This record gives sequence, structure tokens and C-alpha cells, in this order.
Amino acid sequence: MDVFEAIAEPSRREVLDLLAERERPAGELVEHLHRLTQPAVSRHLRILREVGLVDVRPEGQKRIYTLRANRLLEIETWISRYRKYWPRHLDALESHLSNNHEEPTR
Amino acid sequence: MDVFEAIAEPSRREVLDLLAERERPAGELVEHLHRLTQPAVSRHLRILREVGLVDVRPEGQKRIYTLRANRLLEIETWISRYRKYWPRHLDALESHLSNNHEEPTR
DNA sequence: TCGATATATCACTTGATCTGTATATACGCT
DNA sequence: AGCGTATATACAGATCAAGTGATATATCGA
Repeated sequence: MDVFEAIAEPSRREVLDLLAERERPAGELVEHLHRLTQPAVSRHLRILREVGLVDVRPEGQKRIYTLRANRLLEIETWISRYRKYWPRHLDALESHLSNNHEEPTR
Repeated sequence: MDVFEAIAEPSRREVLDLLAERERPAGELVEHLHRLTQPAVSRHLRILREVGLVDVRPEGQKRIYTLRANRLLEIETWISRYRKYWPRHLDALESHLSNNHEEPTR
């Protein structure tokens, strides 16, 4: 499984979105993805771990998951070659987003 | 099948890469993806058509495929929220790529 | 109209992915 | 040690995606 396949799954994107806000224990992720059972979420987490999109750190009996967003650069790199085909005003939007450097909460 | 799943397949990304250079008839794509049979490529093209990543236009007995890169904005939009987590010098690279507006060959 | 070329679709098989239930592992507390 | 909580793994079933070979459809040229 590679990064492209990993993010093809909507639930896994949701996990990443949740971890983008802040690190979270597995249980908290299970709560948010209420349509899935705990083992299902655990399996998604394993996949995200295997492709390097998240890190885990034990904390007591919990496991804290953190985002490793730089693995998404593989996708960003691939997609960047297509930017020149997009309407120009969208490049402006991008540039804006790209320059919006809020510090990650830590 | 959505755009995320569509680009999760390496052969389909290869098709898009080929079409990013220039529009091509289906047969030319089959030649390049020599590891696949003609029906397999045809199936990938159908999927890319269905998610709107390519357009087709008949020309004689051939079918000319063209890229519709703006469908990739769905991915770009999703991924853009993660940019702030990347090392800053990479934002510079991006910005460079983003400003590198060569006209598509047409 | 016939044959060749170009492409799409059908039928089928294989393998992978996703899910749930049940169970195991690990840690913390008393 | 024993119990409760937190998380991971095993197993089985359903679904789905991707590939091939065979065939259908469409267009061109003689």
C-alpha cells in the first residue's frame, strides 16, 4: 500500500483531518468515526502507520497518534506538475494558502 | 469511483502524465503502457473519463484523449490544509513551481 | 461490400480491501 | 493476582477492482 492508496479511503482522510487539528489517542478517533467499529479504525491506523502518514507513541494504556504530513509531499510533488493547467486565479488562492503559516499547535 | 481512487492506480497516473505532455489517441497510450493489454488500458481510460479527469473526442477511427487537470483541484484543495506542516523551504519550491506558468502546448 | 485498423465492452478469474465478531495483548489500579 | 480499560490482531465473509481473452462496434480505404 502506498500513500496514494492510503488517502483514497475516505475514513483515512478523516483520520488525517482529525490529526491535523491535534494529536489524539486512538479511542478519540474511534469516537469520531462512529460509523466504524473500534477494530476497523485500528486497522486504518495500522495502514496509516505503515505508509508513514502517522506516528504512534504510547502513553499509559493509550496510544497517541500524531500526523506526519510530510509524507503527503509525495502527492504534492506529483500534482504540482498539473498546476499550470489550472485557471490562474486559483494559483493566487493557493499562494495565499501556502503563505498562511500558522504554527501547528504543539 | 472518485478522483482520489482514480489517481491511486499507478497506471492511471501514468496516463495522466502522458496526457499532460499532449493529447494522444488511445492507441498511443496503449503503446506506452506496454505492460498492459489494450482492454486494460481502455478500462482505465473509461474510469478516468467517468471521474472527469480526461475528455475524449473522436477523430476518424481514433479517439483522442485530453487532460482535464482541473478535476485535480479536489485533491489540491484537500491537501492544501496540510501545507503548513511542511518544512518552510519546500513552500518556496512550491511557490516557484506554482509561478512557473509555461503555456500548455496547444 | 470487404478487410484492416482502432477502440470499447463482455464474461470470467483472481486477488485485495474493508468490515464485523471474537479474541488477544498490554497497562493501570486496587 | 485480578479486574477494567485501551488497543491490536485473527478470522471469515462480502464486495470490488483489475487483469485477460474473446468479441462487438465503428471507421477507413480499396
